[in-house]
Amino acid sequence: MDMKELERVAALIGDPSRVKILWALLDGRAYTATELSIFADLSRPNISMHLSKLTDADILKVSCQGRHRYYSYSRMEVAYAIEAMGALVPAPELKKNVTLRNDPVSYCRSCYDHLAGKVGVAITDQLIKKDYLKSFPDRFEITPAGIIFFERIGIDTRLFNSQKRTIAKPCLDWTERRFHLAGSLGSSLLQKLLKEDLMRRTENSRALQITFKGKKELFEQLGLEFN
Amino acid sequence: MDMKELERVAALIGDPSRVKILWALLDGRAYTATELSIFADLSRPNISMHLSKLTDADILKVSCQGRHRYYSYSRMEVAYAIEAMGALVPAPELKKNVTLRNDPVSYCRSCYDHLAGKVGVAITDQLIKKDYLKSFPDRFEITPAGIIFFERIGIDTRLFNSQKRTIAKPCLDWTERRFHLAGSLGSSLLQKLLKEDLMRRTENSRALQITFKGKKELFEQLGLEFN
DNA sequence: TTCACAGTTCATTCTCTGATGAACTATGAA
DNA sequence: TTCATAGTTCATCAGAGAATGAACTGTGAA
Repeated sequence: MDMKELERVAALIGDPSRVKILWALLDGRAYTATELSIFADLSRPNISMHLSKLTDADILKVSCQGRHRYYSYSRMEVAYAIEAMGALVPAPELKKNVTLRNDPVSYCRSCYDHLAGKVGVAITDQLIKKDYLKSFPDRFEITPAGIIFFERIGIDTRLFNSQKRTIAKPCLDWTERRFHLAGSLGSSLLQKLLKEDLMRRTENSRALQITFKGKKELFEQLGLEFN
Repeated sequence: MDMKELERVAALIGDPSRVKILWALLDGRAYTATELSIFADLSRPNISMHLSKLTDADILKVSCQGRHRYYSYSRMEVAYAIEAMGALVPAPELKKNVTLRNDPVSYCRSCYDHLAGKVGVAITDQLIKKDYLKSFPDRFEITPAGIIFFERIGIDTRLFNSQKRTIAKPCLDWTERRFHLAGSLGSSLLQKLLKEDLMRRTENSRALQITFKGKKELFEQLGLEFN
């Protein structure tokens, strides 16, 4: 390990303003500089400075569209590192019977490009229980029954069978300490859920809202019940 | 997520000197302030200041033994976060046919309290292949055959059957992008390997040296061959 | 063309905090 | 008791780099 490089990276993600930016981007979406400046409550020149430092270090990438510049993580590893850092934050004092039970973010949320939280874990569990996925220590594999199942809900697994990248890999979930579905299958699944309006993104948050249609569908397809 | 707290944590682990300390501790051992000051090339008052900040934030813990104060991670999550941060460091330029093949650290190393690197992954794979472990998305389970096997090599699995904590859980390995054995079983296994002199720790590094006896034993018990 | 807006660049200021040396406490050995 | 070593505390200093405002570039819309 090049210590100098590690120190550089540490200093980059260790700045209070930059960590705000990086946290905001954890939902995997791309945001413009102005959006981020509002979220992080920083002046535009200031955010611009931080963003350029992060892109120079290949932590963020930019995609220009007209006069807008959309910033997002340059690679999956960034999401892991930020999530892992979040796991270090001491659990908030459980003050006076304030119930945090269905906290929407830990309940159902997106992590980078896939589904996380309690619901993400539950869906993955059900996929295994129904023998649509087979779990290995380093990956998930789609079973023949799984291929048919995903076909039925409109995800063509052949599309990424040809691709070299991992189809389905476990991804540590820091709120649940369990595994949920990442990789191209996890990503397709989230896209599908959003497109079919089974789930909806919320403004400026990684929380996902499960629609009525979504609850019905998840019960019928996977036997998942919601209270 | 309490943003203020996240910023505090980020600033703490984001400092160049502190990240040196945290990286040194990644092998899971406890070091004294003076050892760390030598490793990180910092004055004693300076290291003391950093160490107290890290302990105050419950990132490190101290155990006092006489006039020595041994510092180590206060919890597993710290190891994850530091490893994840390390994964963000850009791969070194592959300059002139310098072969990095058997880089000892990525080859065989300890991660916090268990075995990581190529060898850690290989051992885990063999344990599964030999049906001593069964892999689940969120954990490993010891099979009846496994109980006998671990018994034979001197690890009494009943000892931690009673404990509440996870016996064997997968742990992302950032150099291999695969899973290796963590949890109390992983920890016992590493301890055993060290105690039986099948592997040896190296000074100030997370690299582990496999002894001749170790190669022999790993081949006989698990069919692992070393070139 | 002209304006509005997104975003950046630059020079400057300012603040935070890491580093330092001296003095101090505590433990163990002679 | 005395000395050596481990480690901390304190007051002070210095410097990195974050924040700021003004000026600039570039795109899109009217």
